[in-house]
Amino acid sequence: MRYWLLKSEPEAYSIDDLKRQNVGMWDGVRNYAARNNIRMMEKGDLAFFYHSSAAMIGIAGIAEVARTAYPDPTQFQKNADHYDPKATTERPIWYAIDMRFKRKFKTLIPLAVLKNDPKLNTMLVVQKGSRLSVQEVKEKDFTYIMNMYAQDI
DNA sequence: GCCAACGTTGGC
DNA sequence: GCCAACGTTGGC
Repeated sequence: MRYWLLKSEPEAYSIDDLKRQNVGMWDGVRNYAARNNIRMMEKGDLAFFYHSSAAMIGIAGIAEVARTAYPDPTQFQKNADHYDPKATTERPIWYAIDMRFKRKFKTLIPLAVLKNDPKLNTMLVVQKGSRLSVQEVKEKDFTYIMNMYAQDI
């Protein structure tokens, strides 16, 4: 079992949206490194749901992989933002997964808090310039964050 | 295969 | 809104 961090701009898709849907499609990933991570994700893996480019930036809650990677339908949709003319149904390029809502923190764990914790200084998300939208989280970091910052929230 | 130019991400 | 960092594109 692996742990992940999934970035989303809450204006586009927030943890409240996932909570409402219970199971939501995680689509629109158009970066090869992120895609490769998506294809490694297994059912039951847990992920931090991270809100980026918002008033409150940080980990908003937890989601669980409900369905492993399948071709992202938005790559074939001509009028969609994420349309990719190079992709065909025979040779898809991009993949989506389904995530199930697990938990929303009462207050998100701010990025600044993660950055200020020396124990977390190897996490990808705290590195300057780190843009990867689907990233693996070490089990020790996931557990530590849950114990340290997510007990009473 | 190199690398400059360009577009995008995302924190601040 | 700014801009640093990064990924991608395309000329050579």
